Amino acid sequence: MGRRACCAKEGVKRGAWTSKEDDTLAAYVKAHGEGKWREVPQKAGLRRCGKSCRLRWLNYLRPNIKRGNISDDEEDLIVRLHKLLGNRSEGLRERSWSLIAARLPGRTDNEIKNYWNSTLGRRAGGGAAGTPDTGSHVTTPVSAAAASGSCDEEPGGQKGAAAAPRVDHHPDSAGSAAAGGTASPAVWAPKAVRCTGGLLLFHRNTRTTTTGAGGEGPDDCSSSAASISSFTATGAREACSSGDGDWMDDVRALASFLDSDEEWPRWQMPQQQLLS
DNA sequence: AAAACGTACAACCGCCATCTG
DNA sequence: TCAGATGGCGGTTGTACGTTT
Repeated sequence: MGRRACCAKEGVKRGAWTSKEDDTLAAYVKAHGEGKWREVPQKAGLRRCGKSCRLRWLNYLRPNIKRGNISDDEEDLIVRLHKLLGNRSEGLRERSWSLIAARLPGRTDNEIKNYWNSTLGRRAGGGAAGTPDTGSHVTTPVSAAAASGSCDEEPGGQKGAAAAPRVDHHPDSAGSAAAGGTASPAVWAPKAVRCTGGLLLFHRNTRTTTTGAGGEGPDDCSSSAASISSFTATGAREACSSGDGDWMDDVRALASFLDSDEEWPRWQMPQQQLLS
């Protein structure tokens, strides 16, 4: 049917945001709230694509955004969740970054994605994280690398390990990817439905959302965790009855974890033990 | 000191699900 | 019920900056 372009390319500024633009956008959102992003540029007087405004707000201007210095705990959580969620099946479009971000207050999916791609993925992938067809750019790492148990390895000759990161970026994170390290076979990554609706459900091939007290950010997603339990084995099994069944164990483990922060200590155990 | 190289991050792009009239 | 609008996501790219040679 053809889609209208998000924004007219003409007259729309691109590239880095200036502090003035940031101020303008922040002031507008604070005054009018989030949403109606397409209207934001005109009403706020910004020569930006609405989509760009939304991204800028969500990733950088939103209150309580935590910048830099991803802690060891956060990194560990990223590694573990990615191990569980990141192993994607071909053809499935996942939402794993946002789901992981939802468990890291103040962190955005973009930040986590970048962190993984640039740091953890490379480390996990032994320096071969980038796909061959992308040249020097680091692209989405082969997720199986994370599951290979090599996340805690410091690849020899890895330049990134020697290069000092920027001051404001996780200088303490090098060498601290403490993955469980147990070999994990390819795991079906549950389809993580966007969390802004207030409830997460998992579905194998389709997305199902629920209504809820509309969350306004990742933190709100945690409040939906209690509803995770409604991601029932029943529903999921029905939805995935054609599956081989093993994936459900992983999904249950994830749901259990997301269900309660008190569950976190369990994840300190080797994943193999957890999933057994 | 400077060029080459590598890393990290911000931002953009295109696709898809959901919402709305 | 359907088409268009909107929001949201993962993947990718551009580039500033730090390190190495």
